Amino acid sequence: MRRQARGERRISEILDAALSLFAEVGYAATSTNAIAARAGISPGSLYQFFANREAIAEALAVRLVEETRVAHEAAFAGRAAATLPLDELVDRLVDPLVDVVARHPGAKSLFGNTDMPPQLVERTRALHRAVTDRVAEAIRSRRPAADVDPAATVVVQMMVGMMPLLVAPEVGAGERAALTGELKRALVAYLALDDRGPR
Amino acid sequence: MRRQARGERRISEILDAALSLFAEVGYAATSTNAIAARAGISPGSLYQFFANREAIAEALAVRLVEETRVAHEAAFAGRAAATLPLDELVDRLVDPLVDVVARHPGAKSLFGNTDMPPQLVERTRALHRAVTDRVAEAIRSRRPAADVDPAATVVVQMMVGMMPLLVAPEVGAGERAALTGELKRALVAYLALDDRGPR
Amino acid sequence: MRRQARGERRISEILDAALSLFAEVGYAATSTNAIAARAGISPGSLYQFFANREAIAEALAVRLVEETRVAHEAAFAGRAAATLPLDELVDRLVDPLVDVVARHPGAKSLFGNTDMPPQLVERTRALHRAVTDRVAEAIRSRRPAADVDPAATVVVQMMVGMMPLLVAPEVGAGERAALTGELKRALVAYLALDDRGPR
Amino acid sequence: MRRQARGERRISEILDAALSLFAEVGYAATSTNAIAARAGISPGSLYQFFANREAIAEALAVRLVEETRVAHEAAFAGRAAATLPLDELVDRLVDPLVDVVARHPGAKSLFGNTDMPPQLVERTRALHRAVTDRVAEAIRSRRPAADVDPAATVVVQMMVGMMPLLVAPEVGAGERAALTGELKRALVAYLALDDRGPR
DNA sequence: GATGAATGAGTCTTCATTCAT
DNA sequence: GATGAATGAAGACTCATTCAT
Repeated sequence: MRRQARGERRISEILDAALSLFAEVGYAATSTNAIAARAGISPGSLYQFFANREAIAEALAVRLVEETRVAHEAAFAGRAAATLPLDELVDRLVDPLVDVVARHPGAKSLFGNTDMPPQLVERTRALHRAVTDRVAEAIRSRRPAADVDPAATVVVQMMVGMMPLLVAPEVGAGERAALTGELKRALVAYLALDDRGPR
Repeated sequence: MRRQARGERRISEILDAALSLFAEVGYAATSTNAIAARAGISPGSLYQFFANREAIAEALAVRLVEETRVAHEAAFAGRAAATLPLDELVDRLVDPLVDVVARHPGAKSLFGNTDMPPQLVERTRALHRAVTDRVAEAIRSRRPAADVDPAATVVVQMMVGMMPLLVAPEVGAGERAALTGELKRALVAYLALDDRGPR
Repeated sequence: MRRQARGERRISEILDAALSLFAEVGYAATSTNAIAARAGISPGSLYQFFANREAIAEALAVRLVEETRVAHEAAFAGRAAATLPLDELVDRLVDPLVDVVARHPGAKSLFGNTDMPPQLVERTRALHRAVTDRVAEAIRSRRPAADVDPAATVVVQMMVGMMPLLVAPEVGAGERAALTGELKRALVAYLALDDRGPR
Repeated sequence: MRRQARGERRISEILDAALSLFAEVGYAATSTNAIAARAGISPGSLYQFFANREAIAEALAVRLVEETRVAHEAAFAGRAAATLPLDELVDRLVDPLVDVVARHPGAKSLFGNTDMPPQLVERTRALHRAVTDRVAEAIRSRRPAADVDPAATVVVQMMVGMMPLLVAPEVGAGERAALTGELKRALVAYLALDDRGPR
């Protein structure tokens, strides 16, 4: 109990340390020793919780999936996607994601990074898939079944493609809002092509 | 002359080697020794042509910019963007880019990589900028001036966002075509919002 | 405690290894890997204790300064320099220095080396300065104030100039003693020029 | 003839290049490629004239010996050392040497450098020996035979010990003159011990 | 569980030297 | 003779991972 609680906290501290380092110097330049140092533990202790460097990135991806899921759930608050006007639907898909990534700029190393060792790419793909599934679910009832998966894929890649711009350190809140608005316009325009409307 | 020709060839071989390694293991995991080995030269020779590892990535980015520029020019073949129907315009913007990246999957490390050392990020940004400028030029005459830059930015990020999927090794030609078609539909829908049409 | 003790010992082993290699092949030809090997540790371990190659030379210089200081202190054993006949004063200045350098022939790379990277030259200059200060202090009360610093400088350079000969591997104890005696004669003759004598 | 003359010039240019680099960065940090570049030739051509890096240093040492010999000869101008008052004798020994080294600060890497690979140390020792012989010759007739060699050795090491200070880049002409004067006082005091005077 | 010293393969880069042209 | 590309062995240093304490 006490044991487990302490372990959870340690794990969380390690992940926080890793995420902040990813934000500052990127995944490639983040060493395990640096993570341990920032987490306030010794390099040896790190390996009590994670088998290797990749396991940390994996766990972080899982945590981000979960955080995004929770944010999306809160955004819809029980309201069925099928009942929303298209622009509201897009708001509720985009805003939570932008929030999460803005809150954790280090997520750029996990979410949009196309330059990782193959195994890790595979793992971070789970992150994409989780978001894609959520989008697919949201649009399923309002368009022909055959269109759902490709559309969800395109929607997610549009959002992902914009992320680096949205979380770039030199981008202020104003510019972020403007770019987010433009992204939403694009998504609404695209989804409207086959949308059967609410209900 | 002979000398220069040999140098040019060597440089090209080195860049090819680097690009193929980027495709296989990514930028971060590509060592200079591995590049030299694949180029069939000694580690020392590499440094006769490039000051350091980053210089190789930079040169590669320049080469890709140029190749993309040529491809775009060929696609328009003198025909003014302003005179084309929107869907044809989008074809001529998207196809050359997809072709180039499909031909050089290693470009993902230069084009979409969000996880590089700061200096390199700056350099690869030039690649984005070159493509963005081309898009902006193509759409300038058909929409309100104030919209051109943000629209070009969003268009490029939509294309960039789709690239990793389009060049992923497990994606076949058929699926690539389908996804490319869907991307084009999204772009046409988005650009149509403010499009004043051809002429 | 145990930890610290081990660390101290390691540092000492590394410095010993470096010093013996300096003696054999000189500073320039001494590689960090060779130091580590001779110290019986891995290259990586070296860097747990020293930030880089120069830091080792620096620490060695500090150690030599300290060893020389202690030797000088023992030589005077509380007896004020001002109360000694000139030849005894010179004995007590020269002998400890010759002993230290004879004990550590590698010191030639730190003490007399005129061919180091600029930063290191700066650091080893501290070694000279420490000895010069000691000499200046010893002769201060027995000659005009304005003469003290230049005289100390010349005395030290005379000693330093003789060092390489005194520690050359092919020089036996007999020849060393003879040369040391001759050096002392020269120092006494020089210092006598302005010496006001003991008391 | 023409051939040989050109070769001589090339060799001289190479030696000049090496010497100036020794002055700027020291022997250890001077690469053969840098020497070639500064001499305005290709690395390959360097090896037409010198078998390896050390051969350059050797040739330079020979050149310095010769230059010093000529300078000393000019200083004495046929006047026998035996006929000079001691202070004048010292002037004529010290000044040419200081002049040569001041003219070629790179000589510090050859003359006073105690930190070279063993073979080279052996070679530069020839430089010391040449100067020592000259000093021995100069003082031979004015002191007991048994004293000549050790005295010459001590005199040379005193001069050598002062050299680095005299040619240090931060030492101005005024300070150089003062230190040179002090060195001469020391030498006169030392040599006076057994001097039988002129004639 | 925690520590941090230790490891050692691997990274980028340099440079004396060679050799095809 | 000259060139300069090519070599490849080394060198300084890093870092994921292990292990004795």
